[in-house]
Amino acid sequence: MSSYAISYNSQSDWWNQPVDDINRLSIAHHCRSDSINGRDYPLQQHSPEGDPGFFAPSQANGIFPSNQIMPNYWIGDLPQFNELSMSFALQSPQAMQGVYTSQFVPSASLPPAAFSKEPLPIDQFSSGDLTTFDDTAPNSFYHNIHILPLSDVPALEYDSTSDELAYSRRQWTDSPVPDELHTLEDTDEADDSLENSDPCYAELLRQALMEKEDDHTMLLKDLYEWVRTHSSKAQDPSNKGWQNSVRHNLSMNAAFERVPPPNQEAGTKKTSYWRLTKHAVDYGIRSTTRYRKDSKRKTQRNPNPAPIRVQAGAKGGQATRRSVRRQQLAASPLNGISPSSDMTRQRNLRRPHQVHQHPSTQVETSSLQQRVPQTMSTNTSYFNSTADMFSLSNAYPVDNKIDETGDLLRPYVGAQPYLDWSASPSPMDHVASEAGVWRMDQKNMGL
DNA sequence: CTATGTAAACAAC
DNA sequence: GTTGTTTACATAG
Repeated sequence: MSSYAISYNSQSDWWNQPVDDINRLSIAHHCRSDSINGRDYPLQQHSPEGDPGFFAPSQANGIFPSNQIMPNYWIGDLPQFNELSMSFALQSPQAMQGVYTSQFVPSASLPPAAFSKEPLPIDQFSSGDLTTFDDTAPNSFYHNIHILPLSDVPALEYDSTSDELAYSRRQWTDSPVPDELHTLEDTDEADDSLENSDPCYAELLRQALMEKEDDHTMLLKDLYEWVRTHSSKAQDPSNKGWQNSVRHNLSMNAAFERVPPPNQEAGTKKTSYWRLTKHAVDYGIRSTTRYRKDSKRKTQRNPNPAPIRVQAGAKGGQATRRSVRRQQLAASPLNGISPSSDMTRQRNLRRPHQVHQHPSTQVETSSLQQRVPQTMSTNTSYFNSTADMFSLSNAYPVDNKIDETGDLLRPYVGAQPYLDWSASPSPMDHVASEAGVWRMDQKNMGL
């Protein structure tokens, strides 16, 4: 029988992952075909000294266990991984049937920040990352993975004390197969089950305020609480700045206006209420960035910022990077579980986010409430009615936002949600269009 | 380039 | 202390 290696270059930065000797390297193979069974095509480690086209069983494990967790997704586990370069093979005892695409996703337990990639959306595969097989193709292929020593990975800046606690349960051995992968196929959630990120703060705040159907007004404290219970941003114990971010968005985004409290309760509440502007209620919000001054007038940026500002900004940026890495890890199907299994949150996390821009799309979030008469107890507004609120002597919005007259009516076009490969209605169509791009090396085919 | 998230200074309560 | 405003920077896309 002939076994052919099909080597294709992955984007190198995508594969370069740091590993140290305490880590386990998990290899996930995503594959779009119901006819592929992971047990039939176990991962094998390439023999380091072997023939480039031949796959020897791993010395450590023999054939890697391929735990099929759904028809087109399986995982190989390589404990105590300490090689710096390694190839992995998917090898079949018989010819593969059908056409499918595949993608390897390396992941590992620790350190969390440097590992773990989601499968790329299928339409974002480079031709080198996309492998297409049909029954005329060779029946095995391998990936080459180059592992960088930890010391060579500058991206590895994270607070090990907090992250280790936060992510300890994500170690491979502690991570059972995530439920969503079992049920991925026939649920409505399948499309975005790998999409795991929160809406941005501005959108979260809009949603919170939209729940107050009367006046769309809340106190900062309650906005905190809403975000805490509806977002993962506040769940991460190492993210201490989310309240700051909430305030930042309230302050910067013109969709939110500050309404001074009624002054009749002298000496009690001094803090303002936050209200979603009527325009934002009607037309949705726009990005907070839109309102940043230096994006509007570039000349306004200080050419010589105070060092203290520079330092703060740098720290902010680095924290953002850590945050993104956390998000990526949290979104990885391999991490299995998120620290909290709260289902409300899970549902929220699955929803691809997009800045809300028109009431026609708000039906989905508030259709339930809309059925409820407004006199019912779901009304927890701070004001009995909109009229009451506006009748307050000093309940005027405090305008600290950039004037954007005329601009407001222009619809905000946010980034289109990317086409997740799992959301591709017909992935094989895409395969067909890509199939011509990828070429097998005829020399290796042994025909 | 824009959008987002973060930090932090600083002012005002 | 909390609330609010602002400027700064890193990163993803």
